[in-house]
Amino acid sequence: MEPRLPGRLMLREFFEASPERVAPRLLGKLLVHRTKAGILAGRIVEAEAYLGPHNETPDPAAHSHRGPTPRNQVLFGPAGHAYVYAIYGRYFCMNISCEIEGRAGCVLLRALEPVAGGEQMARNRGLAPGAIRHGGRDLTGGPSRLCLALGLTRAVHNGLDLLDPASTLQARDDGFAVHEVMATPRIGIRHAAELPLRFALPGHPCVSGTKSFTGRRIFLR
DNA sequence: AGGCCGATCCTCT
DNA sequence: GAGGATCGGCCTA
Repeated sequence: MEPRLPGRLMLREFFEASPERVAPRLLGKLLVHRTKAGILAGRIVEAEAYLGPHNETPDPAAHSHRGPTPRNQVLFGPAGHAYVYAIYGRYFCMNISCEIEGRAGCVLLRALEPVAGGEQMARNRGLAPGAIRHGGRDLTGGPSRLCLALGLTRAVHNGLDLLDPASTLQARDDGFAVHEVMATPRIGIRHAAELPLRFALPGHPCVSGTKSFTGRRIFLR
């Protein structure tokens, strides 16, 4: 029997908007991966917006900044698809495409809180099964850590539709309510480093880089 | 707790 | 041929 997935599948319209608008509203939603080893799911607690070249505000930190290339073509396709890319030769990062087809833009997932499959996530991270400490920070706190924990790779997952009920990787909503979000500069970039396009749940243990957590509080309605 | 550094390879110019 | 949307280990306090 198919085990039931947590929450409800999200709607594509949610992602057919500016990443700046999507990213804060994505906090609290679920990323769910169906694997042979069971369901691996995490709640999104930190995300960054990367703006497409059509945008009024130039975003030279975005992979889509110079237009379509073989690597970034998913970003110019329809909303709600996974953009997974390799970084520093060893790791992957996971994004969700935004905007309508023909316009680029995405949200980088920077941290999850483990919701299902924590023991398997620990195995995927090379940690002892009982080593789920700090609310899961060691498992899924960081853009490449969460890819390792959920077993996400470019070869398998790049381009997957996260809003297809048949997909093994889905964006879902279990009704978890988020009212308050922090906005700060993005992490680890050289260009456009001052734009406040990083969003996180204030004080959440899985959020990376808690040190430089100077930013504005945003209230969602 | 915070800073520095090496690993490692793909992508684009 | 340069430069990453990173991580973990090792160093100093």
